Formats: sequence, structure tokens, C-alpha cells
Amino acid sequence: MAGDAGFAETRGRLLSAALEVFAERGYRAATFKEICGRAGTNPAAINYHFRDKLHLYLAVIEQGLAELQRRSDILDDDPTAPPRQRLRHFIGAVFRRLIGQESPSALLRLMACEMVEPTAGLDVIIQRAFLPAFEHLCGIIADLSGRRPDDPITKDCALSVFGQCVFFHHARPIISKIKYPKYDLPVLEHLIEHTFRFVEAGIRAVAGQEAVRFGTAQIECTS
Amino acid sequence: MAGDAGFAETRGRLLSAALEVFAERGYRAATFKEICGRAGTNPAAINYHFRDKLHLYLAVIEQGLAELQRRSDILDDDPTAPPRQRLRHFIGAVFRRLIGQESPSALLRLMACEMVEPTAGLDVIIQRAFLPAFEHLCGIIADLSGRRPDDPITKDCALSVFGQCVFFHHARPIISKIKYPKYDLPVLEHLIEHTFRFVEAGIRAVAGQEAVRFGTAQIECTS
Amino acid sequence: MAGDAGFAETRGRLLSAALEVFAERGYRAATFKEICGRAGTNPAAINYHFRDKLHLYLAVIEQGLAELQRRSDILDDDPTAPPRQRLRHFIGAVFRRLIGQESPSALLRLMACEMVEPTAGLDVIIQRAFLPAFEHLCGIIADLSGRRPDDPITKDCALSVFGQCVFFHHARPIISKIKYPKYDLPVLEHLIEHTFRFVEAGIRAVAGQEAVRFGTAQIECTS
Amino acid sequence: MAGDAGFAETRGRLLSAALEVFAERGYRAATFKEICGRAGTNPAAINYHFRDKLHLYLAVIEQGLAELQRRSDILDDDPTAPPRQRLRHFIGAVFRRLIGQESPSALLRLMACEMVEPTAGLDVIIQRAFLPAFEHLCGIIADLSGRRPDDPITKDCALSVFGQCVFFHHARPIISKIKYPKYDLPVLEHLIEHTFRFVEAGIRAVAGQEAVRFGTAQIECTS
DNA sequence: AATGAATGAGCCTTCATTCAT
DNA sequence: GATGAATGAAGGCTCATTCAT
Repeated sequence: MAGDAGFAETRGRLLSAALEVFAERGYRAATFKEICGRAGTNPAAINYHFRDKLHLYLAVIEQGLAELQRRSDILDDDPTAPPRQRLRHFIGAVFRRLIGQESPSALLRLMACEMVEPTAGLDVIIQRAFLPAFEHLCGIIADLSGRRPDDPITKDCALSVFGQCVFFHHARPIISKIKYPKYDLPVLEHLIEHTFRFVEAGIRAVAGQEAVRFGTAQIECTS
Repeated sequence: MAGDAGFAETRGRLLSAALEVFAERGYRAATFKEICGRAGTNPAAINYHFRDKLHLYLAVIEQGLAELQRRSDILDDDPTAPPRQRLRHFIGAVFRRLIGQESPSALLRLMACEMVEPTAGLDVIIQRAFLPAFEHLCGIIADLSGRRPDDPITKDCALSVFGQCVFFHHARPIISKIKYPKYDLPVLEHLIEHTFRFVEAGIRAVAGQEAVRFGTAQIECTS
Repeated sequence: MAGDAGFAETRGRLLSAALEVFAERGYRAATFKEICGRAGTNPAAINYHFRDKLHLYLAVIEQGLAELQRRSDILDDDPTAPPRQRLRHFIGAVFRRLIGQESPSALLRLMACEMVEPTAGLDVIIQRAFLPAFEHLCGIIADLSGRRPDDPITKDCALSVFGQCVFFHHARPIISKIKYPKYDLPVLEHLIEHTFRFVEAGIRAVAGQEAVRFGTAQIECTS
Repeated sequence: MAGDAGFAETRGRLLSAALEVFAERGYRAATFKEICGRAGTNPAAINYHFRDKLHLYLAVIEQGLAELQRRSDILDDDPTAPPRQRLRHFIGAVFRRLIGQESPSALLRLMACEMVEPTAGLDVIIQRAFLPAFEHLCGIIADLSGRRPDDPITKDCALSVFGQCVFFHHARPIISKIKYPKYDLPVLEHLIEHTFRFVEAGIRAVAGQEAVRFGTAQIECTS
């Protein structure tokens, strides 16, 4: 039984190894040698199972997205809960995804690579991973601010919220040298709490109804 | 004099070209061929002038940092101005750096690459480019909130502010498909304005003196 | 019975597919993937049924020769008919073989490939396909010219006749750009007619009894 | 001086070696290893000097064509000479080209490969090598037959003449086993003489003015 | 001081083949 | 009897580097 791999198992090992390597090195810098080294296969196995480097990559994304949808705690909240609580839940879920060590987090590391070095896979990721989460977030912000979900200001706020979350993942090499050498659980909870309070206020200031009345006026007379 | 380029000029052209290419493609994906193509030199010139690809890269960072210090509009503001104005000035400067087409902005794009694909150059960048700006920002936030610049909460806020700015640069491939296809001047001004108002409120909520009194308490009784 | 292909049928499908592909691409450029694609089998089936690429090729030739002998309209003419008519019949048969789309013609196309890229299979083809046709043609020419079939001049003429026919097949990529973009039926008939008249006159001039008297003498006094 | 190759010399050695190998094996089957083995260079030298396998191939053709034009005894005849003599001269030149061992003959072997396995190089060869010779031949045939050079029948005859010549080169592997094991000088002269007489009669029969009057009628009443 | 020429290592891919089932 | 899975070898090509000049 051991040593007797079988089609699906080899394919699976390749996918896992490729996910790791692509997430670590990016598309171009990832090599067959390293992927197959981790998967314990011959380099030609990739072409056999996936035809191409590109198709392997797309398969990796596909699998990551599937796993993402299977246990998606981001979108899975109680729509009747108060919006503040839903926002906090959302931010917590995104942080845990980005920072946590579980497999689906690699997909987000991969997304980070796509930003620097866009690929044919970016569209798929945007359509099936980013957009659903983004629209969900817009809904929460809409509830919070009283605006419509497709209001441009709502979208601006949603981007800001995402920016906060992604940055703490993305800039980790820098952040680790400045403040948080490690993202252990207490730090994680602290960051979630901080971000929640920060963006909640931001949303209220920019998108809240009172913002329309006072906010802008204030800005314009001071700057 | 004409036609006889001279040591310094060839070296300079190489540095400029390399800065561009590294900022566009990242360290690994940048190739001698493309750099030398833009610099109009022989590939061997790189090894001659800089020994290595890595040393060329380090030299590029070095030069970028020098130019950054020479005309740094980020740090160069009026310390007696009201903190809100200084914050707005800071955000505007960072946005223009990241998104604008001017030469010194390449260094920041390069920093963005370092986040995804850290290199021996990251330390230098952090120490000499990021940290000064970061501490400057902490000073502004401290003024705004009444806290000390080295207060952990001040630093958290500074990270959040940076996160906002960097995200709008870094996630451009995504953002362009969702909301802003192009970052022209009006869009840029709008984003600066939005970010300023968003983070100002966030800072006040998280770090402001009143936050200590109400903010946290509020959180804890709702979630 | 249905679905259970059976040994012979798989083998047969492989032979047919291989004949096509070898005839189209030549020995080296033909690949297992393409052959098995057309045959609807696994690549391993080739090694299983024929051990080798080379042995598959030899089997293909063998089968092509067998089929050639089974329904050979080239050799199958009326020996009592006048030689001119037999020559015309022969030329027509060769042209239709070489250029027509019927299956047995593939063997001749394969022969054409062997000329450019000789293989172990060439001998077999010469012995069992070319020589019989060649000797048959020599017989016709002998009847036409009054010489013996094994007269060197008869053989030279036979080569010339073959040369004409083969060229119109072999140089098709060139001919299609110069005169005949397509070899449809009317063009085919025209070429047969042209070639017949051309070579008939050539044979008479070179091998005919009167040629011995005048032809050579004429040449020697003019050139 | 020895061992110090220089750009042009290395490039030249590569071209010569490539001409040989391409002519022997065809485009696809030719490998960098074999070419560079004969040229005494590193495989990467090909990419350095010619960028591509394809561009090396095109350069080989280009050089072959240039050499062909430099010492072109095919087109170089006396236009005032009697057409029979010019036809004989033409055939002799083509035969010597095709069969002889000199370098430009490799180009024709290469042309033979192109017929079986057409490439981007075929067009160049047709335009610059085949067409000029073809039109020259049409001119000779026109003089001989009294037709115009662009008369379709003239062209048919020209193709037939070419067919004869090319076949004796192309089918050498077969011919050597049937009649002429070696193409030494006497054999060559004999083949030229034979071909000349054969095609001259063919041309007169098919394209000559008397052919119009009798030829066709004869055909139609006998066959 | 600078470069043109050349190279070795490594990349992705294809191919014919083998092995266990 | 036949195949799906996997592989070793080789191919063309790119890259950073070196060497003689």
C-alpha cells in the first residue's frame, strides 16, 4: 500500500507541492525540480498530469478555490446579526485566513504574488475568490452606513478595509522587523480588534449619513 | 566627450535602467538582457561594474535611497502646521510616490516587490526608507491623538495608514478590474481625500484620548 | 463482442493509423501520440503489439505491401492490349495512387519519404513494391520500343517515366505555388495525359529503333 | 592565430555544419548537439549567433542561395545559341548541381527535405532558387517549341524536365540498388545525355507546333 | 575602461518506453 | 490481453557569467 501511489494520489501530491512552491516563489520562479522534489515524482509527471506549467498553476488555483468555498467562514455569517458584529466577524475571518497556517491561506499568498506578477490565473482568482468576499463586505458596510451596496463610497470603504487586512499579511517581512516578530494567536486577536475599531470609525466617517452633513465641510475648511 | 561615455555615465545608465526593470519585474524575473537593452550597453558591463546581479540590485537600492533623501517631500513638511494638515500632506506624498510616474517612486514599487519576494536588500530599505517615514508618521499620529510616538497603539495606527496607501498601489491589478481602471490625477486626488478622512477617523477612534474612555468599553460590551 | 475490441482489431487500428501518420510525416517525425490518438488506443499498446517504433514501421510496410498485392491495378492490365494503351494505363494508375486519397496510396507516399530519409524498411519496399512495378513498366517499354526488357536503355526510360510521375507527387508543395494549387480530378486527368504523351515521345526518341539510327548521331554533331 | 576563432569564423563553421546536418536529417531531426559537435562549439552558440533554430535554418538557406547565385552556371548560358544546345546545357548544369559533391548541392538536398516536410524556408527557396531556374527553362522550351514562355503547356513541359532531373537525385537510394550503384562522372554524363534526348522529344511531342496538329488527335483516337 | 564572443547550468517540454496491474 | 501511470533521456532555449582583448 505504501509506495503504491495511484493516479489521484500522485496528482494530489503534485498539487500540494505546487501550491506551496508557487506561493513561496511566484509563478515564474517556481521550478519543476523543486515541485517534484517535494512531491517525490519525476519532473515529467507534471506534464503528464497537467500538460503544462500554466495548467498546473491553474489547477492549483482551482483546487485552492474549491477548498476555499468548502469551508468558507468568511461569507458564512448570520445576516440578521447587527452589522458591527458581522464586520468584526468578517475581519476576523480574513485575518485568520491570511495569517493562519492552514492550506487555504496559501491561496492568498498566491494572490499576493499575482499582484506583483499578474498571470492568466488572476482573473479566476478575482472572479471566484475576491469578488464574492468583496460584495459580501459591501453588503455589511451598506448595512452599517445606510448607503446602497453599489454606492461608490461603499466600495471605496470596502477597498480600505481589505487594504488594512491584506497589508498585515503582505508586509509581514517588514512588520516583523518593526513591531510583531511573530503572529501568534494573541497578536492575531489584537490585530483583528485594532483593525475592526479602526475601519469601523473610518466607514462611519466616510460613508455614514452624518459624514455627508459634517465630514466633508470640516475637511475643506481646514486643509 | 561625445561618444566617449566614460565610466560614470555607463554606470549611471545601468543603474537607472536596472531600477526600472527591478521595480517592474522583481529581482528574479529581471534579466540582464532587458536591463542592458534599456541602458544600451553590453550585458558584460553589469558584471564589470557591479560584479553580480545581487550587487547591482544593492547598488540600485542604494542610489534610490540617496535620491529619496535628496528630495524627500514625505518628510519635508512644516512641523508647526496642524497635525490634520500634516497627515493629509503625508498621505498625499505617499500616494503620489507609489502611483505617480516620477523616478523616485520606483523605489517604493521596489519595496512592494520586496514584500512578496524578500531579498538581502530588504533590510537596507527598511532601515533607511521605511523606518524614517514610519517614525515621521508616528510623530504626526502622536500629535493628532495626544499619545506618545512610541506608544504601541500609535504604531498600530501608523501601520494601518501605511496599509491603506500601499494597498491601493499593490492591488492595482485587482482594483483596476473592480473600480478604477486608471489612476489619473482626479482619481488620485479622490483616493487621497478618501484615505485621509478614513484613517483620520480610524486614528481618532483607536488612539484618540476619548477612545480610551469609550471606544474599548463599547467594543467589549457588544462583541 | 461489442466494446470488447479484441487483439486483432486493436492491432489493425494501430496499423492503419500508423500508415497514415508515417506517410504524412516520415518515420522520425511520426509520434506515438498522434498515431494512438487516431487509433484511439494507449501509447503503450504500440510497444505491446509491436515492441518498437521500428517494428511498428516494418509491420506497417508489410501490411501496405500485402494490400498492394491484393488489389494492384498497376500490374493488373491486359497484356494483349497495344503497348501505348498499357503505358497510359500504367501512368494513370501510378498517378492515382500517388495523388489520390485512397488508402493503398499511402504506401507510395511512404516510399517517397524513404527516399529522403532511408530506413531499414527501404529494402523491403524496393524488393516487393518498386521492383515488380518497375519490371512491369520495363515490359511495356520493351513492347513499345522493340528492345528487350533488361536492355539498359529500357531501364533508363523506365526510370524517366517513374521520375515524371513521382515528381508531380513529391514536389507538390512547389508545384502548388507555381501552377496547380489543387490536384482535383480534371487536373489529375490532364497531368496523366500530358505525362503519357511526353514520355511516350521520350521513349520513342531514346529507345525506339529509329533512335539508334538518327538520334545519337544528331546529338553529337550539334553539341 | 589558431584557436582564436573570431566571430565570423565561428559563425561560418556553424553555418557549414548546419547545412550538412539539415541536408542529411531534415529540419526537425537535426539537433543542436550534432551541429555543434561538427562545428566544435557550445550548443548555446547557435542561439547567440542566430537566436533560433529556425533562424539558423533560414541563414543556412540564405547562404546557400547566395553561393548558388555567385557561381550559377545554370542561368549563365549564351542566349543566342540554338535552343537544343541551351537545353542540354541547362540539364547538364542541374544534374551536376544535384549530384555533384560541391557545397551548393547540399542546398538542393535541403530542398528535397522541404518537399517532404515543408517549412518557412520553402518560400524563400522557391522564390529565389527554383523560380528563376524555372523561368529560364521556360524560355528555352519556348524557343524550342515556338510557344510563349508563359503558355500553360510550356510550363507543363518545364515541370516534366525538372521532374526527370530531380528524380535521379531524389531517388538515389532506390536507383543505386536497381541500376547505378554510383554516380561517377561517366554515369553522370550518360544520364545527362539520356535525359536530354528524352525530354527534347517529349517537349516536341507535347508543345511543338506539329503536336497541336497531329499529337492530340492521335491520342484521342487510340486510347 | 569596456566589450564582443562564448559558455555551463538550468529551465520546460516531448518522446518512446516500461512496469504493475 | 491491454492499459494507465510514470519515467529517463534528450531537445531547444534562456540566463548570468567569464575570458581575451
